[in-house]
Amino acid sequence: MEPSLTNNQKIVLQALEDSEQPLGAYSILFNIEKKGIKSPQQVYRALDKLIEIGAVHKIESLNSYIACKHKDCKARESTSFLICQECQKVYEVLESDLSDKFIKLSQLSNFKYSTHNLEIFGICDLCN
Amino acid sequence: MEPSLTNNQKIVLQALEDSEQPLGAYSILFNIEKKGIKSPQQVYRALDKLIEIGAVHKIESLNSYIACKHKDCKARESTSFLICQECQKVYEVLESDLSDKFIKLSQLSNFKYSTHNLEIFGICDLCN
DNA sequence: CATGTTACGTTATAATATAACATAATAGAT
DNA sequence: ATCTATTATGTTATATTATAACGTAACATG
Repeated sequence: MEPSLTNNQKIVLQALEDSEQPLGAYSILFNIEKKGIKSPQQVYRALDKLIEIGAVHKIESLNSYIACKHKDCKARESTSFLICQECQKVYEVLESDLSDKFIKLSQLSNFKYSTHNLEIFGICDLCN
Repeated sequence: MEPSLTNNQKIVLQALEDSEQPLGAYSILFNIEKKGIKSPQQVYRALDKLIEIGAVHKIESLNSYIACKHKDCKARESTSFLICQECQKVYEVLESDLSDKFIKLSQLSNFKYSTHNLEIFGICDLCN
C-alpha cells in the first residue's frame, strides 16, 4: 500500500527532488518558506516520516538529506552512497549483495549484523 | 616520525582512551574540565589534530569520537566500524581489502574512489 | 634573535536537531 | 454519525554540535 503523504511531507520531498545535491534541513526550510513552512520542526518532522518510509535518506557525514530515486526503496535503514567531492552529487548504490558482504565481514568478529551506512567519496563519472 | 602531542591533545586523547564508548565533543569537555580545558574550541582543535594524525576517528552517524587502538593507524580518512547497538562499543575493522572492494564497486559506476566511511550496526560478541 | 608557523585562550555565534504543549485533522471501530 | 485513538500540525523555546574571529604565547629553524 502506498503511504499517502501529507502536504508538508510532499513539500519537503519536492524540495529534495528538485535538488541535484543533498540538502540540509535548514536549506530545505529556506527553500520552502514561501510555501508556508515556518519552522525547523515542520521540516524535521516531515523528514522523519519520509525517511521512515524510505522516500528520503540521510547522508550522515554531511548532515544532509536526499530524495530516493527508487520506487519503494528498501533502504529504510541500510544505505550505501557514492558522493562526488567535485559536484556534490550523491548516487545511491543498490548492490543487493553488499549487505551479504557486510554480514560476512561482521561474522569475522562474531558481530551480528543489523544495518549499515556506507559512504564512498570520490569523483563521479561526469566530473572525471 | 612520532608526532609529539601537546598537552591539550594528550588530555583529549586520554579522555577518549579511558572511555569504552565513543564520546561527543561536549562529553569530552565535561570530562576534562577539571584539567583546565574550558571551551569547546580547545576540544575541537585537539580533535582536529588527533584525527589528522590518525589517533582519533569520528563516528559520523553518532557525532562522536573514539581513540584508535592501532599504532600508526592508516585510517586517516577511510574508516570502517562495527557499532554495537546494545553496549555502544565501537570496533574498528581493519580488513585491508575493504578499500579494494569499494574501489571495484565504485568502478561499476565509473566513479573514482577516494575514501570511504563504513558504519555497520548490530550486536557485538559480548552482548550476544 | 628574528621570523614564520603552530598552538592556546577566550568570547561570540553559527548550524543542526529536539522538547514541549496546545490544537487540528484523520481513520477506524461501535 | 460519532466517539476515540492516533497521527499531523503550528509555535515557541531550547538543546546539541561545531566554527569564526581575534589577540597572545610557544616553538622550531634559518
